[in-house]
Amino acid sequence: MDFVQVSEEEGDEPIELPAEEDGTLLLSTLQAQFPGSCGLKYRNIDTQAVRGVRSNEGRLFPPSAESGWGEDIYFCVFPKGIPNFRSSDATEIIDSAAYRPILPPVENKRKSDDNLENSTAKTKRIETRLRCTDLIVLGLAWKTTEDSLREYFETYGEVLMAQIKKDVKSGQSKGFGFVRFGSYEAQMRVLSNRHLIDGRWCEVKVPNSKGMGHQVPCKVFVGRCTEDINSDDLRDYFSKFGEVTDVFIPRPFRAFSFVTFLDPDVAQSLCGEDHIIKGVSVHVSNAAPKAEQNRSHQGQNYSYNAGNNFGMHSYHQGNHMNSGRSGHHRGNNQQHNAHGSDNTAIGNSHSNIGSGGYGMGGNNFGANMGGGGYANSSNHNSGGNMNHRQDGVIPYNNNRQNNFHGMNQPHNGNVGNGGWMNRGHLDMPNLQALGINSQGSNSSNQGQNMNNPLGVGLNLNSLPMNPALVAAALNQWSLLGNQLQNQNQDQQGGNFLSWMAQNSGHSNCNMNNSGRNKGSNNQNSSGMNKGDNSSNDQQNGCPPGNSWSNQSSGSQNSVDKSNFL
DNA sequence: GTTGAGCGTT
Repeated sequence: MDFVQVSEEEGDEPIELPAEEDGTLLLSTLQAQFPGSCGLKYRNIDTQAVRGVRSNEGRLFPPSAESGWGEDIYFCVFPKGIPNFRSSDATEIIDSAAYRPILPPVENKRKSDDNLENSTAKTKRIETRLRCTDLIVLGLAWKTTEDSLREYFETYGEVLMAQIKKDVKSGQSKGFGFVRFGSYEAQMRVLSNRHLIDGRWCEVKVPNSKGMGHQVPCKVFVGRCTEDINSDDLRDYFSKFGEVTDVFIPRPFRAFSFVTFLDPDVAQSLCGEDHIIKGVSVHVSNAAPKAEQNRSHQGQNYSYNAGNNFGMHSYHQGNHMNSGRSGHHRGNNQQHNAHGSDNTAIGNSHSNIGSGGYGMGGNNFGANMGGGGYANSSNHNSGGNMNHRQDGVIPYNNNRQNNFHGMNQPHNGNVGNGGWMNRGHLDMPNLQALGINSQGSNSSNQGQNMNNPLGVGLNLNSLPMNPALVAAALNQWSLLGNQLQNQNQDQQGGNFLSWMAQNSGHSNCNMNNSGRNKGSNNQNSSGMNKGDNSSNDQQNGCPPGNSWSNQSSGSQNSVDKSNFL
Protein backbone atom coordinates (compact mmCIF):
# COMPACT_ATOMS: atom_id res chain seq x y z
CA MET A 1 0.00 0.00 0.00
CA ASP A 2 1.21 3.42 -0.86
CA PHE A 3 1.32 6.03 1.81
CA VAL A 4 1.18 9.73 1.44
CA GLN A 5 3.00 11.93 3.86
CA VAL A 6 0.75 14.71 4.96
CA SER A 7 1.23 17.40 7.50
CA GLU A 8 -1.23 19.95 8.64
CA GLU A 9 0.99 22.81 7.74
CA GLU A 10 4.24 23.07 5.95
CA GLY A 11 7.02 22.10 8.24
CA ASP A 12 4.87 20.11 10.62
CA GLU A 13 5.54 16.50 11.26
CA PRO A 14 3.75 14.49 8.61
CA ILE A 15 1.31 11.68 9.09
CA GLU A 16 1.33 8.85 6.62
CA LEU A 17 -2.03 8.38 5.04
CA PRO A 18 -2.90 5.30 3.07
CA ALA A 19 -3.66 5.78 -0.59
CA GLU A 20 -6.18 3.72 -2.47
CA GLU A 21 -5.35 0.98 -4.88
CA ASP A 22 -5.71 3.30 -7.78
CA GLY A 23 -3.18 5.61 -6.27
CA THR A 24 -5.60 8.27 -5.20
CA LEU A 25 -6.03 9.49 -1.71
CA LEU A 26 -9.54 9.73 -0.43
CA LEU A 27 -10.50 13.10 0.84
CA SER A 28 -12.24 11.29 3.62
CA THR A 29 -8.98 9.68 4.59
CA LEU A 30 -7.39 13.06 4.72
CA GLN A 31 -10.22 14.55 6.68
CA ALA A 32 -10.17 11.74 9.14
CA GLN A 33 -6.80 12.96 10.24
CA PHE A 34 -7.24 16.59 9.40
CA PRO A 35 -10.83 17.52 9.99
CA GLY A 36 -11.93 20.46 7.97
CA SER A 37 -9.24 20.08 5.36
CA CYS A 38 -10.38 20.21 1.80
CA GLY A 39 -7.29 19.45 -0.20
CA LEU A 40 -3.56 19.10 -0.38
CA LYS A 41 -0.70 21.12 -1.70
CA TYR A 42 3.03 20.71 -1.74
CA ARG A 43 6.17 22.65 -2.39
CA ASN A 44 7.57 22.17 -5.83
CA ILE A 45 11.29 21.88 -5.32
CA ASP A 46 12.06 23.11 -8.80
CA THR A 47 10.07 26.27 -8.76
CA GLN A 48 9.72 26.67 -5.02
CA ALA A 49 6.13 27.40 -5.69
CA VAL A 50 3.35 25.71 -3.87
CA ARG A 51 1.41 23.38 -6.03
CA GLY A 52 -2.08 22.20 -5.48
CA VAL A 53 -3.04 18.60 -5.71
CA ARG A 54 -5.75 17.72 -8.11
CA SER A 55 -8.96 16.87 -6.40
CA ASN A 56 -12.08 15.47 -7.86
CA GLU A 57 -15.08 13.76 -6.47
CA GLY A 58 -13.65 13.19 -3.08
CA ARG A 59 -10.37 11.91 -4.34
CA LEU A 60 -6.98 13.48 -4.41
CA PHE A 61 -4.74 12.55 -7.27
CA PRO A 62 -0.99 12.17 -7.07
CA PRO A 63 1.00 14.74 -9.00
CA SER A 64 2.49 12.11 -11.19
CA ALA A 65 0.70 9.16 -12.64
CA GLU A 66 4.00 7.32 -12.89
CA SER A 67 5.74 8.00 -9.66
CA GLY A 68 2.65 8.53 -7.60
CA TRP A 69 2.92 10.61 -4.50
CA GLY A 70 6.66 10.22 -4.22
CA GLU A 71 8.43 11.25 -1.10
CA ASP A 72 7.08 14.74 -1.03
CA ILE A 73 5.45 15.97 2.08
CA TYR A 74 2.06 17.38 1.39
CA PHE A 75 0.28 19.79 3.57
CA CYS A 76 -3.33 20.47 4.06
CA VAL A 77 -5.51 23.01 2.44
CA PHE A 78 -8.26 24.38 4.55
CA PRO A 79 -11.24 26.25 3.26
CA LYS A 80 -10.54 29.73 2.21
CA GLY A 81 -10.63 32.33 4.88
CA ILE A 82 -11.17 29.93 7.67
CA PRO A 83 -8.20 29.40 9.91
CA ASN A 84 -7.57 25.93 10.94
CA PHE A 85 -9.27 25.13 14.14
CA ARG A 86 -6.41 23.00 15.09
CA SER A 87 -4.36 26.08 15.45
CA SER A 88 -4.30 27.22 18.98
CA ASP A 89 -5.40 30.71 18.20
CA ALA A 90 -8.04 29.81 15.72
CA THR A 91 -10.94 30.11 18.03
CA GLU A 92 -9.98 33.62 18.77
CA ILE A 93 -9.89 34.49 15.13
CA ILE A 94 -13.21 32.90 14.55
CA ASP A 95 -14.96 34.44 17.41
CA SER A 96 -18.54 33.72 16.79
CA ALA A 97 -19.72 37.24 17.17
CA ALA A 98 -17.01 38.61 14.98
CA TYR A 99 -17.11 36.13 12.23
CA ARG A 100 -18.50 37.18 8.94
CA PRO A 101 -18.77 35.25 5.79
CA ILE A 102 -16.39 35.99 3.04
CA LEU A 103 -18.10 38.54 1.00
CA PRO A 104 -18.25 38.41 -2.71
CA PRO A 105 -16.50 40.89 -4.91
CA VAL A 106 -17.61 44.47 -4.74
CA GLU A 107 -19.55 44.22 -7.93
CA ASN A 108 -21.95 42.05 -6.11
CA LYS A 109 -24.50 44.59 -5.12
CA ARG A 110 -26.42 42.20 -3.07
CA LYS A 111 -23.59 41.77 -0.73
CA SER A 112 -22.49 45.31 -0.51
CA ASP A 113 -25.95 46.13 0.64
CA ASP A 114 -25.74 43.51 3.18
CA ASN A 115 -23.83 45.29 5.80
CA LEU A 116 -24.14 43.06 8.74
CA GLU A 117 -22.32 45.23 11.16
CA ASN A 118 -24.64 48.14 10.73
CA SER A 119 -27.85 46.30 10.67
CA THR A 120 -29.44 46.01 14.02
CA ALA A 121 -32.05 43.64 12.81
CA LYS A 122 -29.56 41.43 11.17
CA THR A 123 -27.22 41.48 14.06
CA LYS A 124 -30.00 40.44 16.30
CA ARG A 125 -31.01 37.69 14.01
CA ILE A 126 -27.50 36.44 13.77
CA GLU A 127 -27.04 36.54 17.49
CA THR A 128 -30.12 34.45 17.82
CA ARG A 129 -28.91 32.14 15.19
CA LEU A 130 -25.48 31.78 16.56
CA ARG A 131 -26.49 30.07 19.69
CA CYS A 132 -25.00 26.68 20.12
CA THR A 133 -27.08 23.70 20.89
CA ASP A 134 -26.35 20.16 21.78
CA LEU A 135 -25.77 18.08 18.74
CA ILE A 136 -26.58 14.46 18.46
CA VAL A 137 -23.95 12.20 17.05
CA LEU A 138 -25.41 9.12 15.47
CA GLY A 139 -23.71 6.02 14.31
CA LEU A 140 -20.91 5.96 16.76
CA ALA A 141 -18.80 2.91 17.02
CA TRP A 142 -19.55 0.86 20.05
CA LYS A 143 -16.07 1.40 21.21
CA THR A 144 -16.16 5.15 21.03
CA THR A 145 -15.85 6.69 24.43
CA GLU A 146 -16.68 10.12 25.66
CA ASP A 147 -13.02 10.89 25.71
CA SER A 148 -12.43 9.83 22.16
CA LEU A 149 -15.58 11.62 21.10
CA ARG A 150 -14.38 14.76 22.71
CA GLU A 151 -10.94 14.33 21.32
CA TYR A 152 -12.29 14.03 17.84
CA PHE A 153 -14.53 17.05 18.00
CA GLU A 154 -11.98 19.22 19.66
CA THR A 155 -10.35 19.49 16.31
CA TYR A 156 -13.25 21.72 15.38
CA GLY A 157 -13.23 23.93 18.37
CA GLU A 158 -13.87 23.99 22.05
CA VAL A 159 -16.04 21.13 23.18
CA LEU A 160 -18.18 22.00 26.15
CA MET A 161 -19.76 18.63 26.48
CA ALA A 162 -19.35 15.21 24.97
CA GLN A 163 -21.37 12.32 26.15
CA ILE A 164 -22.15 8.85 25.00
CA LYS A 165 -25.51 7.36 25.73
CA LYS A 166 -25.08 3.99 27.30
CA ASP A 167 -27.15 1.14 28.45
CA VAL A 168 -27.54 1.64 32.16
CA LYS A 169 -27.04 -1.98 32.97
CA SER A 170 -24.29 -3.02 30.70
CA GLY A 171 -22.67 0.31 30.25
CA GLN A 172 -22.50 -0.47 26.59
CA SER A 173 -22.74 2.44 24.25
CA LYS A 174 -26.00 2.83 22.47
CA GLY A 175 -24.16 4.10 19.49
CA PHE A 176 -25.03 7.70 19.81
CA GLY A 177 -24.11 10.60 21.91
CA PHE A 178 -24.22 14.32 22.24
CA VAL A 179 -21.72 17.03 21.85
CA ARG A 180 -21.84 20.73 22.43
CA PHE A 181 -19.48 23.30 21.11
CA GLY A 182 -18.42 26.59 22.48
CA SER A 183 -18.67 28.42 19.21
CA TYR A 184 -21.32 28.53 16.61
CA GLU A 185 -18.80 28.27 13.85
CA ALA A 186 -17.50 25.05 15.25
CA GLN A 187 -21.02 23.79 15.45
CA MET A 188 -21.79 24.79 11.91
CA ARG A 189 -18.65 23.28 10.64
CA VAL A 190 -19.36 20.06 12.40
CA LEU A 191 -22.88 20.02 11.05
CA SER A 192 -21.67 20.54 7.55
CA ASN A 193 -18.94 17.97 7.57
CA ARG A 194 -18.74 14.27 7.54
CA HIS A 195 -17.19 12.61 10.47
CA LEU A 196 -15.13 9.53 10.65
CA ILE A 197 -14.92 8.66 14.29
CA ASP A 198 -13.21 5.51 15.39
CA GLY A 199 -13.62 4.07 11.96
CA ARG A 200 -17.25 4.85 11.46
CA TRP A 201 -18.90 7.60 9.55
CA CYS A 202 -21.09 9.34 11.99
CA GLU A 203 -23.90 11.71 11.47
CA VAL A 204 -24.15 14.87 13.45
CA LYS A 205 -27.43 16.64 13.60
CA VAL A 206 -29.43 18.95 15.70
CA PRO A 207 -31.47 16.59 17.81
CA ASN A 208 -35.11 16.24 17.16
CA SER A 209 -35.75 16.86 20.77
CA LYS A 210 -34.71 20.40 20.29
CA GLY A 211 -37.25 22.84 19.25
CA MET A 212 -35.67 24.17 16.17
CA GLY A 213 -35.14 27.81 16.03
CA HIS A 214 -34.98 29.57 12.81
CA GLN A 215 -32.32 28.14 10.64
CA VAL A 216 -31.53 28.93 7.13
CA PRO A 217 -30.37 26.31 4.71
CA CYS A 218 -26.75 26.28 3.80
CA LYS A 219 -27.08 24.12 0.76
CA VAL A 220 -28.05 25.07 -2.72
CA PHE A 221 -29.01 23.08 -5.71
CA VAL A 222 -27.02 23.86 -8.80
CA GLY A 223 -28.81 22.91 -11.92
CA ARG A 224 -27.81 22.76 -15.55
CA CYS A 225 -24.34 21.58 -14.76
CA THR A 226 -22.36 19.96 -17.48
CA GLU A 227 -20.21 16.99 -16.98
CA ASP A 228 -16.98 18.87 -17.18
CA ILE A 229 -17.90 20.97 -14.21
CA ASN A 230 -16.31 19.09 -11.41
CA SER A 231 -16.47 19.65 -7.71
CA ASP A 232 -13.34 21.72 -7.76
CA ASP A 233 -14.81 24.00 -10.33
CA LEU A 234 -17.88 24.43 -8.24
CA ARG A 235 -15.92 24.93 -5.10
CA ASP A 236 -13.60 27.39 -6.72
CA TYR A 237 -16.38 29.33 -8.27
CA PHE A 238 -18.68 29.51 -5.31
CA SER A 239 -15.94 30.10 -2.79
CA LYS A 240 -15.86 33.68 -3.85
CA PHE A 241 -19.23 34.14 -2.26
CA GLY A 242 -18.37 32.43 0.97
CA GLU A 243 -16.80 29.35 2.37
CA VAL A 244 -17.92 26.22 0.66
CA THR A 245 -18.06 23.34 3.06
CA ASP A 246 -19.22 20.65 0.72
CA VAL A 247 -19.76 19.96 -2.91
CA PHE A 248 -21.63 16.95 -4.04
CA ILE A 249 -22.12 15.83 -7.58
CA PRO A 250 -24.37 12.81 -7.87
CA ARG A 251 -23.05 10.03 -9.90
CA PRO A 252 -23.89 8.97 -12.46
CA PHE A 253 -23.92 12.36 -13.97
CA ARG A 254 -27.26 14.06 -13.68
CA ALA A 255 -26.47 17.59 -14.58
CA PHE A 256 -26.85 19.04 -11.17
CA SER A 257 -24.97 19.25 -7.98
CA PHE A 258 -25.18 20.56 -4.48
CA VAL A 259 -23.02 23.18 -2.92
CA THR A 260 -23.04 23.78 0.79
CA PHE A 261 -21.89 27.01 2.28
CA LEU A 262 -20.82 27.59 5.79
CA ASP A 263 -23.03 30.60 5.94
CA PRO A 264 -26.67 30.11 5.16
CA ASP A 265 -27.07 33.71 4.15
CA VAL A 266 -24.59 33.21 1.40
CA ALA A 267 -26.48 30.19 0.22
CA GLN A 268 -29.77 31.98 0.30
CA SER A 269 -28.40 34.99 -1.45
CA LEU A 270 -27.46 32.90 -4.41
CA CYS A 271 -30.73 31.16 -4.82
CA GLY A 272 -32.60 32.01 -7.91
CA GLU A 273 -29.55 33.19 -9.74
CA ASP A 274 -27.84 32.05 -12.84
CA HIS A 275 -24.10 31.80 -12.77
CA ILE A 276 -21.57 31.11 -15.44
CA ILE A 277 -19.12 28.37 -14.62
CA LYS A 278 -16.73 27.25 -17.30
CA GLY A 279 -18.87 29.00 -19.80
CA VAL A 280 -21.97 27.19 -18.71
CA SER A 281 -24.97 28.90 -17.28
CA VAL A 282 -25.91 27.05 -14.17
CA HIS A 283 -28.88 27.82 -12.04
CA VAL A 284 -28.81 28.02 -8.31
CA SER A 285 -31.86 27.21 -6.33
CA ASN A 286 -32.98 25.92 -3.02
CA ALA A 287 -31.98 22.57 -1.79
CA ALA A 288 -34.43 21.77 0.91
CA PRO A 289 -32.82 22.43 4.20
CA LYS A 290 -32.25 20.14 7.02
CA ALA A 291 -33.41 22.81 9.35
CA GLU A 292 -36.67 22.93 7.56
CA GLN A 293 -37.35 19.39 8.42
CA ASN A 294 -36.04 19.48 11.87
CA ARG A 295 -38.02 22.40 12.93
CA SER A 296 -41.03 21.13 11.17
CA HIS A 297 -41.22 17.75 12.64
CA GLN A 298 -39.51 17.77 15.91
CA GLY A 299 -39.33 14.15 16.50
CA GLN A 300 -42.59 13.10 15.11
CA ASN A 301 -42.88 10.89 12.24
CA TYR A 302 -42.96 13.34 9.54
CA SER A 303 -43.37 13.74 5.93
CA TYR A 304 -41.93 16.68 4.36
CA ASN A 305 -42.97 17.94 1.10
CA ALA A 306 -40.58 20.24 -0.45
CA GLY A 307 -42.97 20.39 -3.24
CA ASN A 308 -40.79 22.42 -5.40
CA ASN A 309 -39.55 19.60 -7.38
CA PHE A 310 -36.92 20.02 -9.94
CA GLY A 311 -35.13 22.49 -7.90
CA MET A 312 -37.60 25.18 -8.28
CA HIS A 313 -37.87 28.01 -5.98
CA SER A 314 -40.37 28.81 -3.45
CA TYR A 315 -41.43 31.80 -5.33
CA HIS A 316 -43.09 29.54 -7.77
CA GLN A 317 -45.64 28.53 -5.32
CA GLY A 318 -48.39 29.88 -7.41
CA ASN A 319 -47.49 27.41 -9.98
CA HIS A 320 -48.55 24.47 -7.95
CA MET A 321 -45.13 23.22 -7.70
CA ASN A 322 -44.33 24.10 -4.23
CA SER A 323 -46.24 23.71 -1.15
CA GLY A 324 -43.61 22.52 1.16
CA ARG A 325 -43.18 25.92 2.52
CA SER A 326 -46.72 26.89 2.60
CA GLY A 327 -46.85 25.86 6.13
CA HIS A 328 -49.81 23.66 6.45
CA HIS A 329 -49.58 20.13 7.66
CA ARG A 330 -46.08 20.44 8.74
CA GLY A 331 -44.73 18.17 11.30
CA ASN A 332 -47.97 16.67 12.17
CA ASN A 333 -47.67 13.38 10.54
CA GLN A 334 -49.72 14.47 7.67
CA GLN A 335 -49.07 14.05 4.12
CA HIS A 336 -48.49 17.20 2.35
CA ASN A 337 -50.16 18.08 -0.72
CA ALA A 338 -48.41 20.01 -3.26
CA HIS A 339 -51.71 20.61 -4.84
CA GLY A 340 -53.66 18.16 -6.74
CA SER A 341 -56.17 17.41 -4.14
CA ASP A 342 -58.02 15.55 -6.73
CA ASN A 343 -56.07 12.82 -8.19
CA THR A 344 -58.58 12.13 -10.77
CA ALA A 345 -57.93 15.38 -12.39
CA ILE A 346 -55.98 14.67 -15.41
CA GLY A 347 -53.90 17.52 -16.31
CA ASN A 348 -52.99 18.78 -12.96
CA SER A 349 -49.63 20.20 -13.18
CA HIS A 350 -48.21 18.70 -10.12
CA SER A 351 -45.43 16.56 -9.21
CA ASN A 352 -44.37 15.12 -6.00
CA ILE A 353 -41.38 13.16 -5.41
CA GLY A 354 -41.59 11.27 -2.27
CA SER A 355 -39.29 9.24 -0.30
CA GLY A 356 -39.75 7.48 2.88
CA GLY A 357 -39.91 8.92 6.24
CA TYR A 358 -37.21 9.41 8.65
CA GLY A 359 -39.53 8.52 11.38
CA MET A 360 -40.48 5.42 9.60
CA GLY A 361 -37.33 3.77 10.40
CA GLY A 362 -35.55 3.76 7.16
CA ASN A 363 -34.88 5.30 3.93
CA ASN A 364 -37.63 4.64 1.62
CA PHE A 365 -37.00 5.28 -1.88
CA GLY A 366 -40.24 6.48 -3.02
CA ALA A 367 -40.27 8.43 -6.09
CA ASN A 368 -43.78 9.40 -6.41
CA MET A 369 -44.02 11.71 -9.20
CA GLY A 370 -47.39 12.08 -10.46
CA GLY A 371 -49.81 14.49 -9.17
CA GLY A 372 -51.98 14.05 -12.16
CA GLY A 373 -52.44 10.77 -10.69
CA TYR A 374 -55.48 9.34 -12.26
CA ALA A 375 -53.52 6.34 -13.26
CA ASN A 376 -52.62 5.71 -9.76
CA SER A 377 -55.73 3.89 -9.14
CA SER A 378 -54.60 0.85 -10.86
CA ASN A 379 -51.57 -0.49 -9.43
CA HIS A 380 -49.70 -1.84 -6.87
CA ASN A 381 -47.34 -4.27 -5.61
CA SER A 382 -44.43 -3.37 -7.65
CA GLY A 383 -41.40 -1.61 -6.59
CA GLY A 384 -42.06 0.98 -9.11
CA ASN A 385 -45.10 2.13 -10.80
CA MET A 386 -45.11 4.27 -13.77
CA ASN A 387 -48.20 6.18 -14.03
CA HIS A 388 -48.49 8.37 -16.93
CA ARG A 389 -51.00 10.69 -18.07
CA GLN A 390 -52.20 9.99 -21.44
CA ASP A 391 -51.18 13.22 -22.86
CA GLY A 392 -48.26 11.71 -24.56
CA VAL A 393 -45.71 13.64 -22.65
CA ILE A 394 -43.75 10.62 -21.81
CA PRO A 395 -45.09 8.04 -24.12
CA TYR A 396 -43.88 4.93 -22.60
CA ASN A 397 -44.61 2.55 -19.84
CA ASN A 398 -48.05 3.68 -19.40
CA ASN A 399 -49.37 2.25 -16.27
CA ARG A 400 -46.96 -0.50 -16.28
CA GLN A 401 -45.97 -2.44 -13.32
CA ASN A 402 -42.35 -2.53 -12.86
CA ASN A 403 -40.19 -4.38 -10.59
CA PHE A 404 -37.31 -2.14 -9.99
CA HIS A 405 -34.90 -4.55 -8.64
CA GLY A 406 -36.46 -7.49 -7.15
CA MET A 407 -39.28 -7.49 -4.82
CA ASN A 408 -38.95 -7.15 -1.16
CA GLN A 409 -36.70 -4.32 -1.61
CA PRO A 410 -38.12 -1.77 0.63
CA HIS A 411 -38.57 0.81 -1.96
CA ASN A 412 -41.46 2.36 -3.45
CA GLY A 413 -40.96 3.97 -6.67
CA ASN A 414 -44.09 5.33 -7.95
CA VAL A 415 -43.31 7.42 -10.84
CA GLY A 416 -45.98 9.01 -12.75
CA ASN A 417 -46.03 11.79 -15.06
CA GLY A 418 -48.14 14.23 -13.31
CA GLY A 419 -47.86 16.76 -15.93
CA TRP A 420 -44.77 18.52 -15.01
CA MET A 421 -44.03 19.20 -18.57
CA ASN A 422 -46.94 21.48 -18.52
CA ARG A 423 -45.18 23.84 -16.33
CA GLY A 424 -43.27 25.25 -19.10
CA HIS A 425 -39.60 25.51 -19.12
CA LEU A 426 -39.14 27.80 -16.24
CA ASP A 427 -36.73 26.18 -13.92
CA MET A 428 -37.25 22.85 -15.37
CA PRO A 429 -34.20 20.77 -15.74
CA ASN A 430 -32.88 21.32 -19.16
CA LEU A 431 -33.20 17.85 -20.47
CA GLN A 432 -30.76 18.39 -23.21
CA ALA A 433 -28.29 19.90 -20.89
CA LEU A 434 -28.97 17.07 -18.56
CA GLY A 435 -27.66 14.82 -21.20
CA ILE A 436 -29.91 12.29 -19.75
CA ASN A 437 -29.82 8.84 -21.05
CA SER A 438 -29.75 5.53 -19.43
CA GLN A 439 -26.06 5.21 -19.38
CA GLY A 440 -23.60 5.25 -16.69
CA SER A 441 -25.35 3.69 -13.86
CA ASN A 442 -22.93 1.64 -12.01
CA SER A 443 -23.16 -0.05 -8.79
CA SER A 444 -20.12 0.06 -6.76
CA ASN A 445 -20.90 -2.03 -3.84
CA GLN A 446 -18.04 -1.56 -1.63
CA GLY A 447 -17.76 -0.52 1.83
CA GLN A 448 -19.65 -0.82 4.98
CA ASN A 449 -23.27 -1.49 5.09
CA MET A 450 -23.61 -2.78 1.67
CA ASN A 451 -26.23 -5.37 1.87
CA ASN A 452 -27.44 -5.44 -1.59
CA PRO A 453 -25.32 -8.15 -3.04
CA LEU A 454 -27.12 -8.06 -6.31
CA GLY A 455 -25.70 -4.71 -6.75
CA VAL A 456 -28.55 -3.78 -8.89
CA GLY A 457 -30.18 -1.43 -6.58
CA LEU A 458 -32.18 0.82 -8.67
CA ASN A 459 -30.27 0.58 -11.78
CA LEU A 460 -31.03 3.48 -13.94
CA ASN A 461 -30.40 1.39 -16.93
CA SER A 462 -33.31 -0.70 -16.07
CA LEU A 463 -35.47 1.93 -14.59
CA PRO A 464 -38.51 2.50 -16.63
CA MET A 465 -38.69 6.03 -15.54
CA ASN A 466 -37.66 9.08 -17.27
CA PRO A 467 -34.22 9.78 -15.92
CA ALA A 468 -35.07 13.40 -15.96
CA LEU A 469 -37.57 12.68 -13.30
CA VAL A 470 -34.96 10.95 -11.33
CA ALA A 471 -32.70 13.86 -11.80
CA ALA A 472 -35.35 16.13 -10.57
CA ALA A 473 -36.06 13.83 -7.73
CA LEU A 474 -32.53 14.12 -6.64
CA ASN A 475 -33.10 17.69 -5.92
CA GLN A 476 -35.56 16.63 -3.37
CA TRP A 477 -32.93 14.69 -1.71
CA SER A 478 -30.40 17.39 -1.74
CA LEU A 479 -27.83 16.47 0.75
CA LEU A 480 -27.59 12.94 -0.22
CA GLY A 481 -23.91 13.40 -0.50
CA ASN A 482 -23.34 13.21 3.14
CA GLN A 483 -25.57 10.33 3.63
CA LEU A 484 -24.03 8.51 0.81
CA GLN A 485 -20.72 8.89 2.39
CA ASN A 486 -21.95 7.98 5.75
CA GLN A 487 -23.85 4.97 4.93
CA ASN A 488 -21.93 3.58 2.17
CA GLN A 489 -18.46 4.28 3.00
CA ASP A 490 -15.99 4.62 0.25
CA GLN A 491 -18.62 4.17 -2.27
CA GLN A 492 -17.23 6.78 -4.49
CA GLY A 493 -18.70 6.55 -7.85
CA GLY A 494 -21.44 4.32 -6.68
CA ASN A 495 -24.94 4.47 -7.77
CA PHE A 496 -26.92 6.41 -5.30
CA LEU A 497 -29.96 4.46 -6.13
CA SER A 498 -28.28 1.28 -5.26
CA TRP A 499 -27.31 2.97 -2.13
CA MET A 500 -30.88 3.79 -1.55
CA ALA A 501 -31.63 0.19 -2.06
CA GLN A 502 -29.20 -1.11 0.39
CA ASN A 503 -29.95 1.46 2.95
CA SER A 504 -33.59 1.20 3.02
CA GLY A 505 -33.45 -1.10 5.85
CA HIS A 506 -36.67 -2.52 6.96
CA SER A 507 -39.17 0.05 6.24
CA ASN A 508 -41.91 -0.70 3.92
CA CYS A 509 -44.17 2.09 4.58
CA ASN A 510 -46.83 2.62 2.11
CA MET A 511 -46.57 5.47 -0.10
CA ASN A 512 -49.82 5.98 -1.62
CA ASN A 513 -50.17 8.94 -3.70
CA SER A 514 -53.83 9.03 -3.65
CA GLY A 515 -55.97 8.69 -0.67
CA ARG A 516 -58.89 8.48 -2.90
CA ASN A 517 -57.67 5.35 -4.35
CA LYS A 518 -57.52 3.40 -1.24
CA GLY A 519 -58.14 -0.17 -1.79
CA SER A 520 -56.47 -0.36 -5.06
CA ASN A 521 -53.56 1.83 -4.86
CA ASN A 522 -51.36 0.14 -2.49
CA GLN A 523 -47.87 0.56 -3.60
CA ASN A 524 -46.15 -1.44 -1.13
CA SER A 525 -43.12 -3.11 -2.41
CA SER A 526 -43.20 -5.66 0.28
CA GLY A 527 -45.81 -7.43 -1.65
CA MET A 528 -48.15 -7.53 1.20
CA ASN A 529 -50.97 -5.75 -0.33
CA LYS A 530 -54.21 -6.07 1.30
CA GLY A 531 -56.05 -3.70 -0.81
CA ASP A 532 -56.40 -1.57 2.16
CA ASN A 533 -53.77 0.83 3.01
CA SER A 534 -54.69 1.01 6.57
CA SER A 535 -53.60 -2.46 7.29
CA ASN A 536 -50.07 -2.26 6.28
CA ASP A 537 -48.37 -0.32 8.92
CA GLN A 538 -47.35 -3.05 11.18
CA GLN A 539 -46.68 -5.36 8.38
CA ASN A 540 -44.32 -2.91 7.04
CA GLY A 541 -42.56 -2.37 10.23
CA CYS A 542 -43.98 1.04 10.55
CA PRO A 543 -45.69 2.22 13.63
CA PRO A 544 -49.42 2.23 13.22
CA GLY A 545 -50.62 5.25 11.50
CA ASN A 546 -47.32 6.11 10.09
CA SER A 547 -47.77 5.06 6.60
CA TRP A 548 -48.50 7.79 4.27
CA SER A 549 -51.38 6.13 2.73
CA ASN A 550 -53.22 6.12 5.93
CA GLN A 551 -53.50 9.77 5.97
CA SER A 552 -56.97 10.81 5.47
CA SER A 553 -56.10 13.83 3.55
CA GLY A 554 -55.44 11.69 0.58
CA SER A 555 -53.92 12.67 -2.63
CA GLN A 556 -51.17 14.30 -0.82
CA ASN A 557 -47.77 13.38 -1.70
CA SER A 558 -44.98 13.72 0.65
CA VAL A 559 -41.34 14.04 0.46
CA ASP A 560 -38.99 13.29 3.16
CA LYS A 561 -35.48 14.22 2.62
CA SER A 562 -34.24 13.70 6.03
CA ASN A 563 -31.85 11.12 5.00
CA PHE A 564 -30.26 13.35 2.52
CA LEU A 565 -29.96 16.45 4.41
C1' DG B 1 -18.65 -11.58 22.31
C1' DT B 2 -23.04 -9.94 18.93
C1' DT B 3 -26.16 -5.10 16.88
C1' DG B 4 -26.57 -0.16 13.56
C1' DA B 5 -31.89 3.02 13.57
C1' DG B 6 -32.45 6.29 16.59
C1' DC B 7 -33.06 11.31 19.96
C1' DG B 8 -30.81 12.63 25.81
C1' DT B 9 -32.85 8.75 33.58
C1' DT B 10 -29.09 16.14 32.02
